[in-house]
Amino acid sequence: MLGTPSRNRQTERREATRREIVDAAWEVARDEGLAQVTLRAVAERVGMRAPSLYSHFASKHAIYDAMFADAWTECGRAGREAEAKHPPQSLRDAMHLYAATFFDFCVVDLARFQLMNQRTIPGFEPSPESYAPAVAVLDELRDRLATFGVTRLEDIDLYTAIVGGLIDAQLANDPGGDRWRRLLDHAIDMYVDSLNH
Amino acid sequence: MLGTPSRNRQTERREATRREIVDAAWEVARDEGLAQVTLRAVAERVGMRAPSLYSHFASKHAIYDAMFADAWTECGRAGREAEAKHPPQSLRDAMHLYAATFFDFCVVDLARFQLMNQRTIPGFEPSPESYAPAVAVLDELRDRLATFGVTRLEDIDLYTAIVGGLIDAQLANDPGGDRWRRLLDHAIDMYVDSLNH
DNA sequence: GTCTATATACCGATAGAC
DNA sequence: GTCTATCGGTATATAGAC
Repeated sequence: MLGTPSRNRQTERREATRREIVDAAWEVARDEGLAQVTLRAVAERVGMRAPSLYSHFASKHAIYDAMFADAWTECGRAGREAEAKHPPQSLRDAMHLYAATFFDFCVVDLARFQLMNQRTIPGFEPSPESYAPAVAVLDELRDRLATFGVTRLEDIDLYTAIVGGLIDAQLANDPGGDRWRRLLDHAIDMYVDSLNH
Repeated sequence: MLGTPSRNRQTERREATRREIVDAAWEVARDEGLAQVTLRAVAERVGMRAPSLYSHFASKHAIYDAMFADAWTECGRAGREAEAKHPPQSLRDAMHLYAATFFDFCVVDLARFQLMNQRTIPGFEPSPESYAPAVAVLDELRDRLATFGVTRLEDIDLYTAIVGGLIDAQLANDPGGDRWRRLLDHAIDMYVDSLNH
C-alpha cells in the first residue's frame, strides 16, 4: 500500500494558502467593513486574481464560513489563556473573568463581532462544522460555571445577554471608548449578587 | 400678498406619495431583509419604475433616512401610549413598563431593529433631522426616570444595555420565541434592586 | 411626475488556455 | 494552480422624451 501521510508538503502548502486568503479577508473586513469583503479585494491582498480563489474556496460564503470558525476558535483560545493566567477561585471571579475577556475580545474588532454575533451578511449561515467552535465556547463556559454551582439555563442566558448588551452598546454608541466597559464590573457584581437567593 | 397656505393639495399629495414609498420600503425590509431594500423592489410595490423614486427622494439613503426617523418616532409613540394606559406609580413600575414596551416593539420587526440599533447598512448614517426622534426618545426616558430619582448617566446606560442585550439575544438566538423575553422581568427587578444602595 | 433608455460601477462565478 | 476573458446579474443614479 502506498504511503498516504496525513501531512505532506502539498497539503501543507495548500493549507498555508487558505490561511493567507482568510487572513487577507480579515484585513479587508477590518479596513473596509465586513460587507466590503469581495473576492476581488481579497485576491488583491494575497497577490492573486479573483477567480484563483476558487481553487481554494468553493464560494465567497465558504470564506466567510472559515472566518466564522476562525473567530470562535480564537475566542475560545482567548478564554482558556485568560483562565490559565488568572485561575478563578470563586464564582464571582469566574464571572468577571469570562465577561471581561469576552468583552475585550469583541470590542477590538467590530467586523469580527458582527460576523460572530450578528446576522449582518445576507444569505450567510455558518455550516455545522464552522458552528461547532461557537458551540464549544458556550459549552466550555457552561462547564466552568457548573463547577461553581451555576447550572440553570436561565442564569447563563441572562449572563450572556448582559455581557452582550454592554458590548453592543459600546460598539454602537462609543466605539473606541469605554463608556460601557466601565460598567461591566458593576453589572457582573449585580448579577452575581442576584444569584444568591 | 398671495396666500401661501402651509397645506395645499399638491404638497399633501406629495407627502402621501412619500409615505407610500416609505411604507413599501418597510414591506420589502420585513419580507426580504433590510439589505434587500432596492429601488427596484420598492418601486415595484408602489407601481412605479425605479428612477421615478428620485422625484421624491434624492437617493436610496434618503429612504433609509426616512425609515430611521419613522421607526424612532413610532417607538416614542408606543412608549407614550403604554404610559397612558398603565401610568407607572413607582420606579420599579416604570422600569418594567419601558423595558417591556421597548422589547416588544423591537422584537416584532427584525429589520426595523437593525435599522434603529445596529449599523448594518454600509455607508448609511442617519441625518441630524432623522436622528432627532431617536434622541427625543432617550430624552423622554431620561426625564421619566428622573421623576423617580434616577438621574445618573451610568444607571441609565446600564439599563438600556441590559434591555438591549436581551432583545439582541432574543432576535439572534430564538427569533419568534420568548426564551429571553421570559427573563426580562427578573432582569429588571435585579437591576432596580441594585439601585437601592 | 413618470416613463424609457442608459451610464457607470460593481458583484460572484465559470470556461478554458497555459 | 493561476491566469485572461467573460458571462450574467446586481445595484444606484442620470438624461431626456412625454
